[in-house]
Amino acid sequence: MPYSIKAAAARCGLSEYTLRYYDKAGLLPFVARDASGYRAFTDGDMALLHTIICLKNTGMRIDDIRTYIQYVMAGTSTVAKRRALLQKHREAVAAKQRAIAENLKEIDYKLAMYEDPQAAQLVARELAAASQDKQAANLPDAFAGIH
Amino acid sequence: MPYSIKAAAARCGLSEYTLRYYDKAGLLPFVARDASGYRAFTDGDMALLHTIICLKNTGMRIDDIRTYIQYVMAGTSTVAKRRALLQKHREAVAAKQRAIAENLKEIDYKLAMYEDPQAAQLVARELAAASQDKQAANLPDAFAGIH
DNA sequence: ATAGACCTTAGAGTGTGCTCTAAGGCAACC
DNA sequence: GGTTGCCTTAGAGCACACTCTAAGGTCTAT
Repeated sequence: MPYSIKAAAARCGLSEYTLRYYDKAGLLPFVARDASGYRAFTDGDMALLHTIICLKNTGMRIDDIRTYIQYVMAGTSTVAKRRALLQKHREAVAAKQRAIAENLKEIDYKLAMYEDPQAAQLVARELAAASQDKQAANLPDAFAGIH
Repeated sequence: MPYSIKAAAARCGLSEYTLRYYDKAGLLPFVARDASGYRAFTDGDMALLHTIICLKNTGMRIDDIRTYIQYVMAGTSTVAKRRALLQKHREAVAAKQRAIAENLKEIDYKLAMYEDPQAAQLVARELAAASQDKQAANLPDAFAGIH
């Protein structure tokens, strides 16, 4: 029933190296060893690992994930702490989401310019403006001669 | 009119170190030097820097940003290449956005559990299930004795 | 002309998260 | 009992993006 490290890695999409690294970093204190000293991942372990990966994928640091796991291992008395940690992280992720949405708008604006049938002219105009900027400031013009 | 590295750093939110690092990495070939060899950032330079930061903030690597800047410096003939590069990046950012949205749903699910008035009981049930998992597999139970 | 605040460079150091190597133990099959 | 394939550990190495230090040049004001 339990999974070897190879099987667990295949199931969660991480490398065996990464799983061992996570274990060493204190993220997997719940993973048991069999009689030979091999790691044995149960389905419950895979569920917790899934949560770890979710936190990692949203940019939480290994150190903070370890803190969360330590709360989990300490039982129900840490529910308030887990809630606070997750609430803080949730807000950070939401902020990141908003920032990405804003940046995506800008990328789309640039893309629209490059997709315009008159793209070359629009770009040439940008170039000319940048070139004038340099000359107005009596600076060497890195854009001179580009067309 | 042009900005010193200190002023440019203050305006774009990067450190002076980072700006010098970007210059060394080939991201700022358009920034001119004044008579004393000091970098002089024009408004046009700040606009390009803004684009660089936008790409960086959405996870583009320095190497790929340099490629984009090289296209810009090569003039209008590279419009198709710029479009292709930005289109590919746009799709990567959109994918990341979708992934974050999915992960956020999971965090919210966990949070809802911790915010439930019966949170302690729900958590205790998870704990019991994980514990049983271990015992069913004849493994040492890291959850034993936790309440 | 000297102090102080600014700028320059090359190159070393840091932090994070892996990623891999070396040396060796365990288990199953021929 | 040897080969194969899995597992273990400690620790080295790597990639990336900074971040800082050291040594020194420039500008402005007193």
